[in-house]
Amino acid sequence: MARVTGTKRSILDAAVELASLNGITGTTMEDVAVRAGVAKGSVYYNFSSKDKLFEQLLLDGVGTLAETLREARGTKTGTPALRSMVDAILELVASNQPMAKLIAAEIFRTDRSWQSPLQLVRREALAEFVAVIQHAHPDRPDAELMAGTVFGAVLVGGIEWLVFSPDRSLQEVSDSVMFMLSGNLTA
Amino acid sequence: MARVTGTKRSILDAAVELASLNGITGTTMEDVAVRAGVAKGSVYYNFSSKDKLFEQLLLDGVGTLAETLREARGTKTGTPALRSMVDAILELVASNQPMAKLIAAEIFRTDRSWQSPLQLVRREALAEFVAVIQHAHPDRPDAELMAGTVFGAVLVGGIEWLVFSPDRSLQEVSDSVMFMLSGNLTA
DNA sequence: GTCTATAGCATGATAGAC
DNA sequence: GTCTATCATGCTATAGAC
Repeated sequence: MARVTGTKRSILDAAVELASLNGITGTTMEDVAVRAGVAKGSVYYNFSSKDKLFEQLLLDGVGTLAETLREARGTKTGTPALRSMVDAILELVASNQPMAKLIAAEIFRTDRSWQSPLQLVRREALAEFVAVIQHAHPDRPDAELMAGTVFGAVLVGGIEWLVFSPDRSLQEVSDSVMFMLSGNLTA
Repeated sequence: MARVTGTKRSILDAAVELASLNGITGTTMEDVAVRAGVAKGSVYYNFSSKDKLFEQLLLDGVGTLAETLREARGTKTGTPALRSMVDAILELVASNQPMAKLIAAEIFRTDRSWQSPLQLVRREALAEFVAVIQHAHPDRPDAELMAGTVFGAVLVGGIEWLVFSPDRSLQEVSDSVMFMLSGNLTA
């Protein structure tokens, strides 16, 4: 995943920010061009179509997520692995809030042209959670479902944090999530 | 919330289904009209604008959610309350999957014209979770954040269920979620 | 209350100069 | 590789007949 720079980078950055606010369909190529400080023609020179632009954007975002989770887990297992992964997601959400919102909004859209590649990478990210859960419960058939649930909790929690109570620290939020995942909710 | 019927109902139904697939901006008033079996003019007769149409749609959806959670909790507390609310959300997601997807996609959009009323109802729904959590932990300042996290877990889990493993029963999914919320994940 | 027809505008995409 | 100018399309919304 060679790091993108220059004009391509400005365009991608402008695109996430706008799309996290107005949605992909609500973001025009003209908007993107203006925000990136280039002409519309240049956007089309760098990305052959609007679909291609956002496909690359989402694939990069979810790819980074998968990679980050893999690193965060490392060789850990159990609660330490979980905590490390929760922290990693929260850091990612905090450092790229627009991307987090975009992913949250697009991950369940099933009819987009870029859905198949996106779901592939999504599965890759979830696999890290599945590994941790299955290490503790080798016989449960619902590890994948629970992985999705945990991921949803952290993602929504993270966005919730930044949108509605950005004054809290990452540590506080991480503690809250782990507190919940530790069965203390109604104890 | 007087039950809407007739043409208005057909239009609303068509609108959720289309918007859950293509997003709100990706859904045209013409599409809605065709799917509802009426003319575009009739759509505008019943809803003054596209914004108003989707505002009502989302408010109804989240309103139903809040009401359902209130009923599900009743006078229960602790784990029984939680389980009852989890089941209620899953039932709602299952019975109205398009609405669930739409809510998941729109709930974090911060610049929509209908955002303020929507966030109000959202808070109302979360308040039910907050009540349960605060009953067990009166002194925790992060009850609201955890409520958001739990809600995110159930919502994402529910959609995940219907999109990727619709063969499972509601009971199975509910068990998975409660299993996770009970701290068994890495035990 | 529902229809058809159309105004008026914004958008995705391309062509061609520099 | 980036620009300006433009085309063709499709969109929201309205007017007016029935």
